[in-house]
Amino acid sequence: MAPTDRITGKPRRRTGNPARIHGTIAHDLGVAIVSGQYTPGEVLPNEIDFSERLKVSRSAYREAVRILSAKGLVESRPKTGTRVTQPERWNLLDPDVLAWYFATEPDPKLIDGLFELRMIIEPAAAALAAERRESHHLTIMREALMNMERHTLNTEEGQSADRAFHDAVLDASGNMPLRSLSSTIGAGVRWTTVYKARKDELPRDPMPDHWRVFDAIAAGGPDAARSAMAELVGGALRDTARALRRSQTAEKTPDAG
Amino acid sequence: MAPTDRITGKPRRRTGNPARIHGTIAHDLGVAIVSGQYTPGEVLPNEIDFSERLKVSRSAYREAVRILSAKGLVESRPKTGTRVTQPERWNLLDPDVLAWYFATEPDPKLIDGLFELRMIIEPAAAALAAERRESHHLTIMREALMNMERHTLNTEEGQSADRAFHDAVLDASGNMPLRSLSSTIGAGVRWTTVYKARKDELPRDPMPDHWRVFDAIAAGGPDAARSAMAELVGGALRDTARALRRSQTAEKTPDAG
DNA sequence: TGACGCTATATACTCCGACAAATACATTGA
DNA sequence: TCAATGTATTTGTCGGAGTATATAGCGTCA
Repeated sequence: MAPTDRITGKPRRRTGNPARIHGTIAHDLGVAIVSGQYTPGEVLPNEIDFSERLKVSRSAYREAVRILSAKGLVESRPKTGTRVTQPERWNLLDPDVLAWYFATEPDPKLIDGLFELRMIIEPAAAALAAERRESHHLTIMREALMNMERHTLNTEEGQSADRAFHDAVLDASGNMPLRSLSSTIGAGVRWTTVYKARKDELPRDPMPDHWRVFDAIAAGGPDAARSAMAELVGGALRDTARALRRSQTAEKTPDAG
Repeated sequence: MAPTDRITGKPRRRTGNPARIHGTIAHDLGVAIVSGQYTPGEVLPNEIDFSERLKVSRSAYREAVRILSAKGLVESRPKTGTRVTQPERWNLLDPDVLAWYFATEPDPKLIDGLFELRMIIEPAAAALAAERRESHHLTIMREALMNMERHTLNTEEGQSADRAFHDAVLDASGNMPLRSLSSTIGAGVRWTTVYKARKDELPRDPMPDHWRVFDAIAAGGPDAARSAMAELVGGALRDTARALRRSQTAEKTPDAG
């Protein structure tokens, strides 16, 4: 029998890793929270009742709550109970939290925010990378781009190569906090492709932009790298915005599918 | 008796909140990990032995490990045990992880990285804020700056007002991911002051720069806001760099204190 | 000799039941 | 009216037992 979401009851794809109970509970609860199924300020049922309803031991449930609490989604105190915190306290940059957002149809405001963040971060990171990259960074970037070309963005391999390239740029920036943003940026990169693919759009060949960024970083030109990356991300933004617009108008049209 | 760090045995200031055991264990272990006391790849002692050595129950210890695991610091699997992950997988933007870094003398590379991040993020955020700020954002900013003036950066209140101002700018940017960076930026802001104070340096009055940023945001001028904020952060950066340089040369001088 | 499969074992994972501590809330008293 | 006190509810902590899983080592077979 396929594993099911213990909150919603819907079937859920397994993650590949051996599912530990506390992990799946944290996942299901996390998704339920960020998707608004539990509203901020709301108190969850008490441990004993809730763990019973979820058909897990109190220990496993408590460990799940610790995970959510560590990511800022809930806060528990004796007598008061465990309550959902205000969204501004959620740790949005946490890879898991971001993944939980994207487990359901994410808020368009979040997509926009991620692109804005990319437009801010990535050109600056590319400029730093142009100054500090080591040879092994260039090797990784080159290989990633070659894989992108070989597999195209229609394949899982190609998309993963795309993320690997952007990761490598952040890594080459030599800045620890920037490197920590790689999963956040990666989520943006991933969803660009998803939105475009959903609308069967492949409006521009992504490779020339990517190679220009690579060349600038390899040549050690910060300004060229910055503008090339701005061009790349900006192009992706425009494509995605167009796809999103179509998607929204399609939704308004009855029986579009 | 004052509470003591269960890893190092050193006395530790209590956090104000009622210390829950899992929390203090997570804190102590987290500090030990980010400070290099446990090296990446190293496996921790098994649950039974370690919890016994720490004088806590297995449940409490396990919940602490769940917290660390949620922040990417460790990874546990049956048979293999719980091992410290590679630093690039640590969730550096997590407020707790950052706090754990600063619990001991943090890596200068991290300080530099945070300032670089501020130089990238804050001017861009100020520009967005100039376009999107609501009136209540301006109210908060104005009050924060007035508190800064009243209390100065020598007081806890003044420093907290400083952070509140930068927070408000990020908030006014209307960008969810940017808002999540507030604790990260806040850590940078805090340590600017700390480093300067440590060297008894108050080389420039911070208020004019801050008011310039505020005026530009209030007037709705993105470009002016961007450059004013760049000036502000850049000035702080220069001050801190000078303080750091003195601090390092002082360390090399024998018996400087 | 090498590759493959089996088994033994160490470890985390899950469950249970009990008790302790904290705190919001009602009650009582001044 | 307000403060001290008590009480009930909820999370927090504990110890112990059994399960699941992944690694490593051994043995078997080609």
